[in-house]
Parts: sequence; C-alpha cells; structure tokens
Amino acid sequence: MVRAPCCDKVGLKKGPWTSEEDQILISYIQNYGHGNWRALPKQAGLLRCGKSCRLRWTNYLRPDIKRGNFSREEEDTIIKLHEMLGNRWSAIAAKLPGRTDNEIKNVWHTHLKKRLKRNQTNPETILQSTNCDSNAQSQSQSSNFNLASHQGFESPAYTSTSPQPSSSDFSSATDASVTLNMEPNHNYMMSHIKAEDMDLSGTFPEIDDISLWFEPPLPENTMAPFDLPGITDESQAQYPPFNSIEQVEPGYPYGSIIDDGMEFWYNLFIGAGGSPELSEF
DNA sequence: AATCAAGACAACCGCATTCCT
DNA sequence: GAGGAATGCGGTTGTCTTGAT
Repeated sequence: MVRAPCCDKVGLKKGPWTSEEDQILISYIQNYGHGNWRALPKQAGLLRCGKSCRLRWTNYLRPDIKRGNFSREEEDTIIKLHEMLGNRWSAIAAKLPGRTDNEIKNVWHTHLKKRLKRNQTNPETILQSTNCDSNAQSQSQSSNFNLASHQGFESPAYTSTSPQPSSSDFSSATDASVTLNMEPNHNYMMSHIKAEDMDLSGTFPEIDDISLWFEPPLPENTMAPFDLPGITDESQAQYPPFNSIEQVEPGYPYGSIIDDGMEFWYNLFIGAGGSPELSEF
C-alpha cells in the first residue's frame, strides 16, 4: 500500500511559527474547532500542513498548557513515570496536567538524563533535600540493576514485537518498564508491559500529592504483612523478600527489593485468584 | 567584539494505530 | 475484511540562545 503524503507540501511553509500564524490558528480553532486537521490550514488560510498545525496547537498554543520551568516535583514525577513506562512520553504527559509529551521528552533529554547520570556517579549528592531525592536515587540506580545476573532471574522474555534489547538497554532505562512475574519455583521472568495494558488512568497522584512514591524506605528485607487486594496469603509466601509492596492500582502492585544496599522497584503482575502468573505482553 | 560550542527547545519526519467507507 | 485517510506517537533534526574563549 502506498502511503499518501500527509499533505501537499508544495508551497507550504516550514520552520518556526510566527505570532501572526499563531493568532490565525488560535482564532480559527476558537471559532470552529479542529475537527479535521488536514482541512484546517486551508480553511484558516494558513500555508502550513495540517500536521504542523496540530503540533503547534497541541504543543504550544493550547490554552491549558502550563508554560515555564518544570518544578522539582514535576521532574521527580517524570523520572518515576519514565522508570515505569519507558519512553512513552504521551502516557507520561497524561499524568502531568498542562505538560506536553514533546516538552517532557525535551526535559528528559536535556535535564533529567544528566541529573540521573550525575546522581549515579555521585550518590552522596542526592540525599540532600527531600525524600524525592532519595527516591530518585533508588530509581536511577535501579536502572543499572543487572536483573539477569541477580540470583533467580532468568533472561527476559520478549514479545515478537518487542525488539530484543542489548545489554545496554537495561542500563539506559529507555524502555525500562518491566514486569517481574513469579513462578512457584521462584524463577522470575521479565516481560515488557505496555502502558496501555496497564490502564494507568487515574492511578497516579497529582503533582501535589506525590507522597505515595517518596516514602522513606523500610528497614532492609522486612517482609511486611501485605494487605493487598487480589493477593492471597499463599501467593505472598512465594514472593522473594520484598522490602515493601505498594498498590498503585488493583492488580498492579509494585514491589521493592533491597539489593546490595540499594532499593529496586518492580511491577508485579498478579493473575486472577491472586496467583502470580506468567504472561506474554 | 567576534567566534565557537553546547544547551535548550520547537518543529519535522516517518511509522504505527485508529477510524471510516 | 480491505483499503485509504486521519491522527497519534516517538525519534530526530534544525534553530535560536547563552556562555566561554
């Protein structure tokens, strides 16, 4: 099948938008909406392709966009979400009201990657201000956790649509969202999990309600009495000595493991009836 | 003051997915 | 169900700004 070009590019303008173009686009959308992006520029009198108009609107002109620098809390939220979701910028943006996927992606590449790298190379500098920092440390360090070499871990199982990652992929955490699935014999397998499969809607705190993620760590290897819906006592007994488990959403708890003094978090997939089960994503 | 490099961010491109007929 | 259009998404690039020399 031959893909038609997204728009007739002959005579269409590219590059930065002018304030005049912005005004035209804003006033048109305010008056008529944006039902059809492809037809919009022609009807609005813009020499742009619909795709460009949509991007300009969604990333810059939308009235609900929050401009300005990211707060420390927002940055920590992005780090945490990236840990869980990988490079699913739109999913991350959905949890940060007023921020766009493009903006978050840029912040990640320009600020947060460096911050994590800095934290990894100089861990003493991390625990200076808040619990957020301490959590960011554990999150960033968990990116370098070598699961394959960890006792009891087997090689990751990937779907046919998921590219087999190189060893560096485990340390880059660019697609770090993994599920730690349990078998009764304590062989653990990871598999990729798609954000949409997790149905994360409404599961994350607002920016000002972030304490869930940044509680102080529990004492090392304390097996708490996990009172989690969907997990039976029997299945709990099959778990490794998680430091703690937190229920973000029914059926999708997160467990932390203390390893060599560092804390690592994993998604725990719980099957029907409360039994851990292997699954292909 | 001029030049260069690096950083930051807006915008583009192409593929994937969804929608519609 | 097939084909094509529309839209969404993530990676990448281009451009502008800022700081160092």
